[in-house]
Amino acid sequence: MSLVPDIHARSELEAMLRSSRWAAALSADELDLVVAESYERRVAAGACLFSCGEPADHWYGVIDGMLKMSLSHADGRQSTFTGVHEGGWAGEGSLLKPGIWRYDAIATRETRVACVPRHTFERLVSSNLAFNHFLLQHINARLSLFIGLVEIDRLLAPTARVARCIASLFDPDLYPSKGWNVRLSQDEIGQLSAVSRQRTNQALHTLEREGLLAVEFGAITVIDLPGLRSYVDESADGTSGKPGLRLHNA
DNA sequence: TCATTAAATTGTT
DNA sequence: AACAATTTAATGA
Repeated sequence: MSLVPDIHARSELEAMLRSSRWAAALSADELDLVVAESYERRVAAGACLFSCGEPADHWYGVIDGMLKMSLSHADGRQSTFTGVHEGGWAGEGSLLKPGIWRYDAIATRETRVACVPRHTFERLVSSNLAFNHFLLQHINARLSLFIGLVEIDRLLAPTARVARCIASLFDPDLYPSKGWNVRLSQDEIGQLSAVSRQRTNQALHTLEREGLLAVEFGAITVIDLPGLRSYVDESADGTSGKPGLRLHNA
């Protein structure tokens, strides 16, 4: 590796902060201060960045790697809601009130995060209108994502769930990432989609045959994002999916 | 650089 | 859930 890893890491942290979408809303002085007050933290694969119940005192941006947001129940079962990867920010919901984390954030592989302290975040919220505009858009995008997840959960058969969960990782408002490649094992994709690993394996090859993505070892590459986003599979009439649940039946 | 090994991941039943 | 095959990563010559 590099002979000067600390300096290298610092510059990557700074580059990540300065290239983030909200940075454009800040004056040069404001941004310099944010850079000075923030720091980088490494989270080992499988380790916890924060866990449910702890006080929320940072806003986190992913420099490299992947965080999964999940809850583990007392009986050992675990439900994963969504994943945040390179370029994504997480935690604003719990920072906007004097809150505690309502879920766990676990690194699916070695992950580096930018940590913006609560007081820095609060200063921006109370002093910068453009930053608030960014936050509003960001939170709105997150709301859309979760509404989509409810639809996925209630309406769609396994292959479509996998397709849409992958698509949700590339929401342009939440994750302005550069590439179309995600390093996630099929097991982890299954957790995100609430589909068994075996069924995820089948689904990925179905989607590959249809030209929507490419399957690699320990990763996938998205080819047709709109196609994944709107994917509806053969048994979408409800006969073989979840029994009888419809969103539009008032 | 190459061969050997363990670990992780995939593909199939 | 179990098993075999494949890929990667780590180690040492």
